[in-house]
Amino acid sequence: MPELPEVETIVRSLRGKSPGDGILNHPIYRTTLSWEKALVEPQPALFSHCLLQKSIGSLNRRGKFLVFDLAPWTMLIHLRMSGDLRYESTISDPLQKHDHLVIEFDNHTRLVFNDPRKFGRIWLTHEPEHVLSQLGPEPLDEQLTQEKFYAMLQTKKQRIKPLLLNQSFIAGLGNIYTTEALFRSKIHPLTPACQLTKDESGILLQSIRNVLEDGIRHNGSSIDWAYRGGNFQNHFSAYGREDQPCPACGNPITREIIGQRSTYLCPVCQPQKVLSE
DNA sequence: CATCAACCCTGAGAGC
DNA sequence: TGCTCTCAGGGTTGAT
Repeated sequence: MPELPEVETIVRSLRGKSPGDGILNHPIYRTTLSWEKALVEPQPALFSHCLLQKSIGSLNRRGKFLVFDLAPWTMLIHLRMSGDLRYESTISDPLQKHDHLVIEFDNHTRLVFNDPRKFGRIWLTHEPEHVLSQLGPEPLDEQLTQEKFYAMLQTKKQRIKPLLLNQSFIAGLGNIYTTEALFRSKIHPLTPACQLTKDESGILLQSIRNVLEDGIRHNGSSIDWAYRGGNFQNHFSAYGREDQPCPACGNPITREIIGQRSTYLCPVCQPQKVLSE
């Protein structure tokens, strides 16, 4: 389930190690879309035509979106749960199950979008901001200061964990990294956001950044069959560790459903605050 | 505004 | 072995 570190890892890998090595700056020779529901816009019939002879000038990440500059177009891809992208140096190998989009370049390489659960989505638009402007700030952006983050939390009565998963509040966090950041912060996932103190909110922002940077350093997490690049899954403290000992205190990690999502926590390290008078 | 349930999907794993 | 059932989860939508 690609979150910010996994998407960042994919972006860096697709760009290539050196110029000419990756997907950048090769004219598109042919595009094949075999699962049309993945395409949000434009109409499928227009998609291939729009991309013909265009080149990917740059590839960046915004939240969990991949942003391909294909002037005058921008292609956005969101991998959702099980999407993956791979760049192949041949166009003759047989395609794999669940390959839904193939972009072939004129140097006989190809970019392939694979997505078993078919939740991933693709946009090709002149106005990427219509989609991207819905996103909250980038957690790793230094412009997001501790003061700003504290002020953002102060305006929300929501429980902190579902709030952090809301991409319009902050962009790029999913269930894994939210769970890990709250564990490192020793904050209970049900804490109302506006009840976090300034100190706690500072610790939380720093924990979010640390866990994302750790994830990127390990090339992301390989969970289930989606995205098999990294090994950060071997470094989880709480996520997926129900009944296993908390790495900090040794008490068992528990699991509960919060906002329809599995949440793992250490009830000793992350106690629920009791309101006192 | 906050919360929740359903939905979109497939494959893995459990149970039989 | 092979069948059926349940579950996971990001984001959207609609209901409460």
